[in-house]
Amino acid sequence: MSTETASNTARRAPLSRERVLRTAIELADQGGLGSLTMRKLGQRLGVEAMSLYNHVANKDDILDGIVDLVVGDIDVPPAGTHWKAAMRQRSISAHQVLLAHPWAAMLVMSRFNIGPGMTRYLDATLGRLREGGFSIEEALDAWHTLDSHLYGFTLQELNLPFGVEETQNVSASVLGQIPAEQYPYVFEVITRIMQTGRDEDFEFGLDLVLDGLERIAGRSASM
Amino acid sequence: MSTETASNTARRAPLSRERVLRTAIELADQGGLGSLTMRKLGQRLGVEAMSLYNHVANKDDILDGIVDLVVGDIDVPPAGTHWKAAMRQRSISAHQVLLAHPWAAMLVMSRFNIGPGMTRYLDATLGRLREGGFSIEEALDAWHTLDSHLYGFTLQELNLPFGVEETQNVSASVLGQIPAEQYPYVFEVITRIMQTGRDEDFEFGLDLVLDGLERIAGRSASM
DNA sequence: CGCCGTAGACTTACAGCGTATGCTTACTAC
DNA sequence: GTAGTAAGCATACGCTGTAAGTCTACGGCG
Repeated sequence: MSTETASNTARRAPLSRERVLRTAIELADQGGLGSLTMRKLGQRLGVEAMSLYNHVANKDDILDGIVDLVVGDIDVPPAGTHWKAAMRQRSISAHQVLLAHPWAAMLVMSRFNIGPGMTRYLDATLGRLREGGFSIEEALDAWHTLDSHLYGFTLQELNLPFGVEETQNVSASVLGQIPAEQYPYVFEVITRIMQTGRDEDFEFGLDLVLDGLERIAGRSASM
Repeated sequence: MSTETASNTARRAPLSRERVLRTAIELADQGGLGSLTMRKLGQRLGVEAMSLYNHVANKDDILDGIVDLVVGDIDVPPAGTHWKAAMRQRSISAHQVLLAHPWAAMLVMSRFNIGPGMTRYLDATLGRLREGGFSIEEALDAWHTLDSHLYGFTLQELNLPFGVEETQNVSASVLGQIPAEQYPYVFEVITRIMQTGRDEDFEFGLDLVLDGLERIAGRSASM
């Protein structure tokens, strides 16, 4: 009896903040943010919900933690990279990471969080811009604009129902609800999407912004 | 007794979907999305929570409904407006509306919803672009990029802690947590923000995108 | 007049949530 | 051994959305 409980605890890998957060990411990746509850998380770790509180402060702490871990996965370009290439690479990497963890974009946007992952990400971004000749104010504007596109685009993308391949069925049902004569342009666009499918292009807007930044920063188009 | 209950029901303005949704917007405006619960909503309407279900399907229906009402408040430019002016005006109006209802941006991004307000908004957007010479694909890309900036920028703006005026205190406390030698650029930027305060500029990125669209669409720079 | 169908408000109840509080257990240092 | 500490457990509370069933007031009809 006492040996059984002893072996139970011994057999179980010890909990840790790291393990809690990694498992939380697993859970969110598989079932969405809604299925990330303290009870389910504990269950997956073979532990009661309340035991988690020995390693994390509360659920908000978990959310902050997993956001920072995910942000830490974004490739940031090293010092010396030309600012435009750096921003392009960084944005594309961030876009991929956010698509891999569909819950993450919304979380990043809905909490103010400065963990190591976020700080590293931010420092690399601002650094490449400053090295590229941007003033502090220009770098702030550029960062803000690049991230607006990144988050805005990704959220819209994730928000659309179903995957790209099923769009046509959904469009058809949507089309039925739209009075064609009242909203001709929506009608036209949905009809087109039914034929050709969805095709959002993250890099279209990204290059628009990058080219604009190059023109506005004026100088140092080449490093 | 019976007269009292009778007068109670008579005295109370009758519930309706419209009244439920308007009150829900009030509640969310005042206390954030978190304080919009069925019980509180019923309470404010002088009714039990379950009575609301006679007028709305469920809470998701309420969320869809208030998003659509808010989107309906966005000024959309009439046919005939030059596409660039139209997109500029529309984006700025949307930005203002989303700031006036701080919970709305996140809701718009987290659900797929095609109510009358959204359809009207979308049709006007696509319409002005198509009239301005954009092909269907170009109009889709342009719409997507403009809205990415709109939602991404607004969400970042709303996400920052506290109002613009209190930023300097917050920055100071954040600065204390950042190792200056490890993250020099973050350090530099926060130091600057402490001095001059926050100053995000929605129209900076907006004009960047608009100018880029003008160049890419090539033709019809003037209507 | 009485009756009755119906719409809408009410009551109760349930499962699930985050987490405060107070145990019990296991291990480490002396 | 024994005391101290860290960590897991059990219980309980208030909150959420909402399913299910009940009550009541009103309009139409005989």
